[in-house]
Amino acid sequence: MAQRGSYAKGLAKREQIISAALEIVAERGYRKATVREIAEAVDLSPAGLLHYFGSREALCIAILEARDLRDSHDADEALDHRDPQRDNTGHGFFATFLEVIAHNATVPGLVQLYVQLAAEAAEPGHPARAFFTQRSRELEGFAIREIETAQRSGSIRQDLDPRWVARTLYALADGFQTAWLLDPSIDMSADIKVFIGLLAPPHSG
Amino acid sequence: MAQRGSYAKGLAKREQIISAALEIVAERGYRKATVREIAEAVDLSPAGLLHYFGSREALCIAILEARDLRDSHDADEALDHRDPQRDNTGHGFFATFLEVIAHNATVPGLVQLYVQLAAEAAEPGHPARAFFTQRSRELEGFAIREIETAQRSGSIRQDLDPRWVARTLYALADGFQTAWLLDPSIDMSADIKVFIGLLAPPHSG
DNA sequence: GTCTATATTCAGATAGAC
DNA sequence: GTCTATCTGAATATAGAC
Repeated sequence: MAQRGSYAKGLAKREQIISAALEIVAERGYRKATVREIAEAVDLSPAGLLHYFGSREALCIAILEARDLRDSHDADEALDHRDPQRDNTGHGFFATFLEVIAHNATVPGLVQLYVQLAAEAAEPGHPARAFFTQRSRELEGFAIREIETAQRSGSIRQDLDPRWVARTLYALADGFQTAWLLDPSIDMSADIKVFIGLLAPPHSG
Repeated sequence: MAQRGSYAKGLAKREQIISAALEIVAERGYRKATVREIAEAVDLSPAGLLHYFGSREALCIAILEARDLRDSHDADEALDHRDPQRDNTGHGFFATFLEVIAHNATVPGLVQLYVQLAAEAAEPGHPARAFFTQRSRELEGFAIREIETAQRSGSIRQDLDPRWVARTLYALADGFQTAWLLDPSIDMSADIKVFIGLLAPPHSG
């Protein structure tokens, strides 16, 4: 790899820009983080920065993609050592999900970027719309399989539609992230954990 | 009332602007609805429009306030004829809540405005932040009292923290509204109804 | 009290030089 | 690969006409 210096350098520069952009978004907020300011932080002109990403929105999407990549890597590691009999009790998919939420509470800048870009992406024709649409489809597809497994093992009520559980879980996570930005005293992870508790069969415990 | 013609005229103009703005947001999206375009729709210059509202954001907040006023008026009417014994079954607070959600699904422009402004308001120092903070406090305060009533009458599990139920209900509504904008095939009202069903005592059916 | 015209400021994006 | 220069278009401020 790194066949040509310029290629490796380009990738490294992208990483550097993503990291600097995230820092500035965290400090100054999503809207106030201008291309100009991010460019200055990496010793580039605005046009120089846009050479790597094409647009401000594309840069923001790249930040979220990098985050998702890390999260899914972490999740894979955690799920590799799970005990399928004990989901909804501290291991497995739901525990990993709660860990991601708890981790989010330590990176407000990233949450703000996510919430705001997701809201903007609702606009028809928005460049980030495809990203969010596909992202939900993938996340929910994965979740549905995990929920079905949990239902077979008896840790989740079998009368619930796994697709409903998946949809609701992610809607709840998104809604709590917005609420948490307005009031950081909310414990998103604890609140979602209570919801997951409601999914257990009534007579199990 | 309407002591002076100019005062009544000013209020009427405000209503007209709010209505036109909502229409343009619905047609063109929240971002693309510029002050210029809204002003043209009501035969005003941009500065003329801003004379009434001060800023684009203040106009947007006024739109949401008008909506909340209508919704709370409708809710009051509905709740005046309720049967407290039968909440969580088709009357009372939860039914009214579901009706508001179902109505939202008929006004995508308003939902988009709400979701996007709420996301922007998360930014510290944003002019709409106070509006959303106070709005949640009021809505949740009202919901908590209704939930406590429902718990006393046995239609909601008594082991649930009413504050958690209120927080979660509104977070879920917000999250589903974002998801619905991306995929309008989602039935927000039906999905939230399933959640409300989970709040009922396990042995009451 | 209501509104227009103008000017300023600042954002993201683009063209083409180096 | 990066810059300078420039374009477009947004919001807002000011001065003042009606």
